[in-house]
Amino acid sequence: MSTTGGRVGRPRAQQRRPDSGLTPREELLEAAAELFTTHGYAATTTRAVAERAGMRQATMYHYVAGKEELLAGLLESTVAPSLALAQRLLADDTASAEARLWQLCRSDVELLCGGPHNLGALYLLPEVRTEAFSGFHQVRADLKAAYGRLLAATEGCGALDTDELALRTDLVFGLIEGVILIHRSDPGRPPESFAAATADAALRIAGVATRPAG
Amino acid sequence: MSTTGGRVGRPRAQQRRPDSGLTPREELLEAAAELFTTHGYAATTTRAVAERAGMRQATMYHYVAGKEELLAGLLESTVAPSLALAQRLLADDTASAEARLWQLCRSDVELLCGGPHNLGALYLLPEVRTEAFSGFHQVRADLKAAYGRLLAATEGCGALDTDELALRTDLVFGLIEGVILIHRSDPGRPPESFAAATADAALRIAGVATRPAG
DNA sequence: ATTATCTATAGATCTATAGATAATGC
DNA sequence: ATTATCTATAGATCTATAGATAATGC
Repeated sequence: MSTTGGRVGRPRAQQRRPDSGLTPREELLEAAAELFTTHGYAATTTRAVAERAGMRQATMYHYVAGKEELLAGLLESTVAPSLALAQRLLADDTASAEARLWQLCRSDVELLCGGPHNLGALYLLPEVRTEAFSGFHQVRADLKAAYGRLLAATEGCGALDTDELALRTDLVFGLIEGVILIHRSDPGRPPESFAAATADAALRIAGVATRPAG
Repeated sequence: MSTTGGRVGRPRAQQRRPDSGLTPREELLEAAAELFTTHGYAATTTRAVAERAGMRQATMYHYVAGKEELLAGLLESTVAPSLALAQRLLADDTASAEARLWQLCRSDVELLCGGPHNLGALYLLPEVRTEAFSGFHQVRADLKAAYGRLLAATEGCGALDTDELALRTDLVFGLIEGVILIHRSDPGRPPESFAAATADAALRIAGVATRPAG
């Protein structure tokens, strides 16, 4: 049992700020989130990330293989909770499809708009199309499929053919992700009410006029 | 009067392909559009742009001051026609506000989805927030204001207060731009019908249920 | 003489590795 | 001995400029 609590290894040159209980890897992810969203991925250097996390550039390689690994981690962390919720909602049909779709939209927007960084903007980086991020793409495709299945179960969409349904899914999904990005340009509105309003709009697109009981 | 039609100056090392009647500057913009949208702005080198336009890297500086000027040119070229249309629609009130809003949405989506490159994706580049692109921001803000004024003139939105109206404007604007980006991931749908469907959805968000007569 | 282009390169990066160093652990 | 960090740097860029070159124009 360690009594001193002192850390092994050479001390850092720059004293680390007491970033709550984050591991160095998490501090790197946090730093990357901030820098990637504000300055862009390609424009962010490994030195900038490391320095902001309180270590020297070379030290970063002790924890991650490079920038790509940081981006992959951030992407998956934002989309995984949404998919988990979507699958819970698909399994539990005590509420109406409309109500569940509304809840998914609201939660999705709040998750992304509520966080300190605009991680949704990372979805659109050209680099993300690369093979290296296929894990993220898989999860996002699953999430979109869940939107599609909830939409299909909706009363307003019962009669739609496959193409029409795919189109509506794209429109709803596009609204959610698009609006996250718009939100960045004026973040004055509180995320909760903004998320609810966006979910309302999504249901209007889906063809359901009124907000279902939560 | 020149009889030979030969071009002044040292010939290019790499024979230029007969890119219709584009000036070298336009060839550079075209090359930049392709590369910025597919590989990203920061990741695109001046060499890549110049070479794709059929000239050596250094020659590019004869026509533009650098990458930034190319990006500024591309941004303004995509947003300017939309604003022009918006202002025509605001001035001419022979059609209903609903019909005019629908037309603006449709035209905006078609303009961006119909082109060979996904220029809408450039709007979200972090670099664009810089002072250097204030011209673009001004035009885009004007365009959004035009959306807002058309929305306000709509029957469904007559009673809304300022905040509510701003929120709806954001939602409609967010749909248009968001959907353009979603469209990139599966560009199978023909732009015309996609643009019309998006305009329909925008009006549903605005609170108008049916597509107005064009 | 003017022009459009070229080749060459200085200066400024940026990434990833090699090897040294300063702690704790036993 | 092990670990986490550091400093230093090789190698690979990338941008923007300097100066040469090969056309046409007069």
